[in-house]
Amino acid sequence: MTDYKSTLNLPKTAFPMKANLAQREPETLKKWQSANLYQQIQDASEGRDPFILHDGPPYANGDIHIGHSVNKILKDIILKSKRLSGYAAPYVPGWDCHGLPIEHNVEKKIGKAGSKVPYEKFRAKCREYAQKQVNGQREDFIRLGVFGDWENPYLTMNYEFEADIIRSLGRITENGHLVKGFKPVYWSVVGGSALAEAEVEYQDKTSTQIDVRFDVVDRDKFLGAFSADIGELPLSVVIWTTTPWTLPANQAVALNVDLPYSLVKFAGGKQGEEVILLATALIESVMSRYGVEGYEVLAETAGASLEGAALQHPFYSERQVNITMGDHVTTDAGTGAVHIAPDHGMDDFIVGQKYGIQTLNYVQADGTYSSEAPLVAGQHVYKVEESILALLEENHRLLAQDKLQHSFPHCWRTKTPLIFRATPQWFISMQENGLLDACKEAVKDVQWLPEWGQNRIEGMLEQSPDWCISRQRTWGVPVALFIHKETQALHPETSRLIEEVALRVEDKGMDAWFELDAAGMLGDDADLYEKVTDTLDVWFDSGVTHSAVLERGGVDVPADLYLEGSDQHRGWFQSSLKTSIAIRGKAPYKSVLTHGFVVDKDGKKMSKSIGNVMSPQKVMKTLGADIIRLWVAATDYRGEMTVSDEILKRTADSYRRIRNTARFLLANLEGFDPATDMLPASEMVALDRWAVGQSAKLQEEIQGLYDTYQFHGIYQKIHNFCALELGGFYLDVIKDRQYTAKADGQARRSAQTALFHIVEALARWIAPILSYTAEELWQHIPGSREDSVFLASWYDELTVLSSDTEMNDDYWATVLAVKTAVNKQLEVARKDGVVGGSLEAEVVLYCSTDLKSVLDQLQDELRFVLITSKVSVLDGASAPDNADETDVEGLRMLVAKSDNSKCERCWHHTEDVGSHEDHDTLCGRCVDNVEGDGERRLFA
RNA sequence: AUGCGAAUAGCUCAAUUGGUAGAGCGAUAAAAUGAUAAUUUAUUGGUCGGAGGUUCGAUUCCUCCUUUGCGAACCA
Repeated sequence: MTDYKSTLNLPKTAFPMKANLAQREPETLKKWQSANLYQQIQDASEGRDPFILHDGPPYANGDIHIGHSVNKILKDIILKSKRLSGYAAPYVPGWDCHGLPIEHNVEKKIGKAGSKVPYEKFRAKCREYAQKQVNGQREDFIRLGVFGDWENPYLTMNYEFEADIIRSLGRITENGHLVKGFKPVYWSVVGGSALAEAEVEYQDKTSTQIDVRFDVVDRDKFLGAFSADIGELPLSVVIWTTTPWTLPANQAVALNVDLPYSLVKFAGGKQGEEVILLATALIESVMSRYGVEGYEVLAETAGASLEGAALQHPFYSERQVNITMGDHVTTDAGTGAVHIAPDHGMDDFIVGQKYGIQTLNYVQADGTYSSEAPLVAGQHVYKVEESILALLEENHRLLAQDKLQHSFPHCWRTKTPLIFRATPQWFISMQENGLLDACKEAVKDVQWLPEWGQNRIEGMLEQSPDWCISRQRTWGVPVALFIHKETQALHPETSRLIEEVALRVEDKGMDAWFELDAAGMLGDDADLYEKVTDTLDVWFDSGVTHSAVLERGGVDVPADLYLEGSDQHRGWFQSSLKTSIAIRGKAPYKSVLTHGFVVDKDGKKMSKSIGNVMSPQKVMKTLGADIIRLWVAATDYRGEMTVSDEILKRTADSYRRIRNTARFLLANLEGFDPATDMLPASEMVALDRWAVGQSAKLQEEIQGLYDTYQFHGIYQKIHNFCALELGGFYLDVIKDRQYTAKADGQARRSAQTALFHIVEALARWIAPILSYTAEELWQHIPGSREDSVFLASWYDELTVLSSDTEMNDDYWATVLAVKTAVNKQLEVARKDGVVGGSLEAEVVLYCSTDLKSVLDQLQDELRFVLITSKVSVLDGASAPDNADETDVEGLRMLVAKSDNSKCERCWHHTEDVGSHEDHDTLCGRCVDNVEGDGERRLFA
């Protein structure tokens, strides 16, 4: 008895089914690193068209989270696909290294700069800390399989970079966009310093809320807006405030332009009847708050009609203030009239800017009023309340008074309530030299993906105030300017001085500025000028990477692509745009792509306190980086990106499908040498040509989807291809031929040729996404090839099946529909216990004339396509009554169990089993394959 | 006063100019045991976030609402 099983060509490969990515990926990574693969790729792509994706720098603090992973992986996918398409696509990663969070962490360790630690040492420690953070994050990015020049990233704290930041400031100054101005900032009166947003925390505070009358000065004009006659009754606009100490700085009263306002007559205080202005919507609540029961609404008008009316300041008799319009005025609380002190509120400041009202600067750094402030000079804002109330009482201006508990900003260090205080700051002006208009114009020529990105950034630009770029911090690039001690004007030779400073910073880092001896640089002028000691907003640092990285690296601006999370419309996209326009008058990018944020299974944002974060490090250690990469690719990143254990599990399932498909392709290429065994298309079995044609079509689609950054479509298509066209049809059909045909016969070589083409293509399709797996696969594909899949280009040996071909795509689509119908009937027969495996079955197909002519083309090979032992194609007219209907038009059929014996070797049930005397358990086909020339196939 | 988005089967995604929704995965059942912690087959999943409106007809257009993300604001 011969061991026929040994005569089969069963699948065999060293490519393991079990991915074991957590262990295998680091090994692959080591190979990449020791081969210096990224450098090899760059060397190989010299002279090709460049594609520049400019990296937005993550902040150098903390471990990377899943959002970082998404961003870097998307960038990596794009760049790897561009390289497959023949572009030179370098990737220079960067980090944002200055700023407050780093300062705070260092402060926690070694104490405050200037008091416990000298500034210079503090900055050195910050530098050290940032570098450590960079190193940690870098390791994880590399582990994710992201290719780039990790040895030479750009760091905003590199000396050269710091110098370029200063140069950028110089160019912006030169172009007339830098102005000095005031801005209200959070101010800690105890700490005596400005605070950044991050240093603010909200606590409950009990404030005194008061209602204050502002008498109307020009009564006739005011009343004209109402056409009301109130005789000689007192007339005032009433404001409500919780910060009485800001009243000395009051310079206006704001109404809402759209709200209706009414004149209300009632008997209020000791002075008897009076008339006040209130927002109509608030009359009831205000009157009840005042405890007034009888009142009369006299007339109504729109807020807009009162603009410009003059009012009397409640206790400065010499000061009149005007009614202004403020968007921030609402009917949520108060009276509908808001007192405006541009010194002490952002909204107030904006109103002030709009109406040309300057700040007064009454409150000093320590919280006391300056000598300029009448009546309250020398008092402290924390203790002035009683004096203010007394002044109001005295002038009969206090209408109501109460306590109010509310959430209020406090200094996170001293836990004391903060005030807003206008202080001198440096701004990049949106108006001074037409920056805003130029930005808005430039936005139109940028391609925003998705399109709504344009709306978004335009909306933000529309509301963007002058950009305050100065900070009173330690770990930041200095605003390296000299200003005149008296006039505060910039030194006339600022441009030259900036370049000199930049040269020194390039050499010694930013400390060069702080150590700089002005005399050495300014000569005789030294006494007249002082160094600015402010530092730059870190958004300025990262904003000028187009200069410090691209220009510096000899790369043309604009870059082809910026790609960041949607929050960067506010951040980096905007800071980069503004600085680039201010420097060179054009946008820094040709297109801007955004991705959403990662949320949990309920669509909620991830946060440590809720405990719903997904750690990329943990996923890499369990499922592997390729699973994260596949999840990123599979998710439509234009919206929120949902991740959960279930989703990752499903992703890992899909991964296995793709991997196993690849494995099966390889396993059937055992013994195939493309150099000698490949068949030309003309000699290939029709079905094999179809399989290659399908791949060719799919490849075109995939390339299109890579070009338009629609990776989730690629994932769907590749997965469906593996599961449907290949697993569910082609591979299932050719299994018989692969296993039972003669190893080097035409029938098998034809299929192997197809499999070889497909796996060559597949490895490239998945390479940008499943980088580790693609590389692993690459090493197992027969034939000579580049050392790495990442040194290859798209596979161009796939031949599309021409529609002129007799057995074209439409033809096989019909056959496939028939196969599906047959499968259904086989399943019925299986349920009925008629057959088990499909090879036990014989089917009779009763066809319409058209269908019959289609199926007849396959001749005897139709049974291989249907994976049954026998198929009879008969005229539909001859169908017996019991023939089953199918979903296919013109097809009825019958399934029967075969009466023939089963061939021991190929498992088909045929009449000729046992007809050969030496092989009494084999069919004729197998005999030919075992000891003859091997069968020849035409169609399947 | 808030600006820009998102919401389709348990999961990931589709749905061409408005014609009562499609894939794959999963789940369930079965087959085979020559892709075997794999494969094949069949079956099962949806008031297309909710309510109105326009229309002969709406997942698709309009309005409002709900939930949710990013940004802004957090308060006079």
